[in-house]
Amino acid sequence: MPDKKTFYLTTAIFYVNGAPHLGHAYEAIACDALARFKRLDGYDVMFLSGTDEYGEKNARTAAKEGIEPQAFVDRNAALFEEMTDYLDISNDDFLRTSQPRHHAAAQAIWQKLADAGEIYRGSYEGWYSVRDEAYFTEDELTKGEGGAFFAPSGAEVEWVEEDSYFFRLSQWADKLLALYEANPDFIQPQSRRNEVISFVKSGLRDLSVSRRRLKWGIPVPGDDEHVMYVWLDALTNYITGVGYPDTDSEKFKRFWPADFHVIGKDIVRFHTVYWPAFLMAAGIELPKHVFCHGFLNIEGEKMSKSLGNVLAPRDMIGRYGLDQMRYFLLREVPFGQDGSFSHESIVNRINSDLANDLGNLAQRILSMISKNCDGQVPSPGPLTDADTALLDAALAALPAARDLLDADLAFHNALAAIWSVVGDANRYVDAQAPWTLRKTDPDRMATVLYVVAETVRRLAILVQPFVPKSAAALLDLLAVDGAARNFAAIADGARLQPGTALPKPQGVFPRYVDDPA
RNA sequence: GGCGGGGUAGCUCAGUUGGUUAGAGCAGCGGAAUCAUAAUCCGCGUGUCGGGGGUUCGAAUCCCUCCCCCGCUACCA
Repeated sequence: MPDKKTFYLTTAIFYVNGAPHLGHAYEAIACDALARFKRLDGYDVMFLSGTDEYGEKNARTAAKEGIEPQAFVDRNAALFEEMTDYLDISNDDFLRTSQPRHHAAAQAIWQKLADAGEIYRGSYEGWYSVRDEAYFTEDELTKGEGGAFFAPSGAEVEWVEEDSYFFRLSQWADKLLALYEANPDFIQPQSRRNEVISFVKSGLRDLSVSRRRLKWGIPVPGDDEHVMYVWLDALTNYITGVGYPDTDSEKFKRFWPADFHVIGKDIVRFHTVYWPAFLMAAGIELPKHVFCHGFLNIEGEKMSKSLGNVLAPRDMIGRYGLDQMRYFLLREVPFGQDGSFSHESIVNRINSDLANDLGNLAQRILSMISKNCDGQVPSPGPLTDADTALLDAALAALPAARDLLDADLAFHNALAAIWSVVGDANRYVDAQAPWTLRKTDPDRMATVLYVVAETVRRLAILVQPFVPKSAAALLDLLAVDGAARNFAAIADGARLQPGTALPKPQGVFPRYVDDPA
């Protein structure tokens, strides 16, 4: 059995301090589309998602609610796991950092770092606010009467020293810069890469990697007084997911190093500085790419609790439909840039791209076949240049989309490439006017209908990663066998079989009509 | 302040070795067609390419300068 190419990608693990919102859904959906694309393209894919559950913030919020941290994260983690369900995310695993397997992995990497001399004991000093339970840097503080300093919250801060373990991050600056230099695509998009390089060039200080005041975390091996800094623990999830510390496991050997970590722009540093430094120090291979996506504005405003415009993914699915939402997010927003969500823009995409262009293309052609070809795939006669041109365009859309995704996860451009064929097909139908041929040249009509149906088949296969449910419905309408829906089935040679009985056509992409209310 | 990115049609943007009348999608206007989800197709833009100066036969594209916007500038995650 030939060994398949492998592909390992991860979402960031979601910090479960609250309920999932559109931003979480966005990341999960983008990764899901990529995972599906790679599977259809013949890769053995490992797709990991999960939750980040430790850290001071969760401990504090739990305390505020008067419940145990574990109960708090159990409740919220469930909301995220549910989200992968109703978003139909095809992750292969859902990892929670409070799981035993992850404790084992995090403690193992700590031990590895300690054994290598990369961790030492020292003390952390800084301005600490007891009320905020947080440290602040000098420039965050304001000076008050009598030389006292105050945190942004208004609480007075004091200079404290605390025992802490440190990671020798400062030793790794040159190695990191060499890494970015040798692998220009390690950090994508380029703008983030520039920021990181500039940050590392400005010099790195050793990193405090334990917390003594905090109980909610993974205990430091050999010192129960401390828990691990949440990011050292959290980042490790990416190798826990493939079986670390068992580096000889089938899974680890097969999937590590990861092909992509997909993350939000707010956690770039952790993934592009700390994480590779930890891995190098522990003697573990580095992931190939870290892709940083942007944030979404809502109706032109930042999404925030105080503005009350936080959108719940589940509500949005109910309103617009899952595939519609997936399509919008991937098509409208260049991946890597900030984008904006608005009711008007999603309705526009739903109606013009999905309903009018692709949905109506399928409907008009299937309807004609149903009425004029006994509901069977028609038999094509000799092909004209126009026929061949359309079929070839549908064929070429696959490598075009693949290249755009491989280069920099350009979902929006990949979809544009596919939709340009949808436009070609609609123009072809108008130019060929099969409704006229019906009276003048039925054989030619059959050929035209066949060519379009075959084009729709290819498009439907291509569009599966982005709008899985709708694509499946389209392929059902074309009576395409479940086993013949991967990208190999687009290759020349695979065709709709003339004479195949087709089900009664049904609309796949309904128009969105605003309630007159 | 320092470093980086950006300011192109109503909206979102494409346009890097400088060169034919600066492009696409959406929105808008007009027309055609009628197979189809009132969907589709065709046609229509005198845009100071942020302002000013310069280099050049020629600049959105190079240089200088000014204005504006955004990101990063470490231990909350």
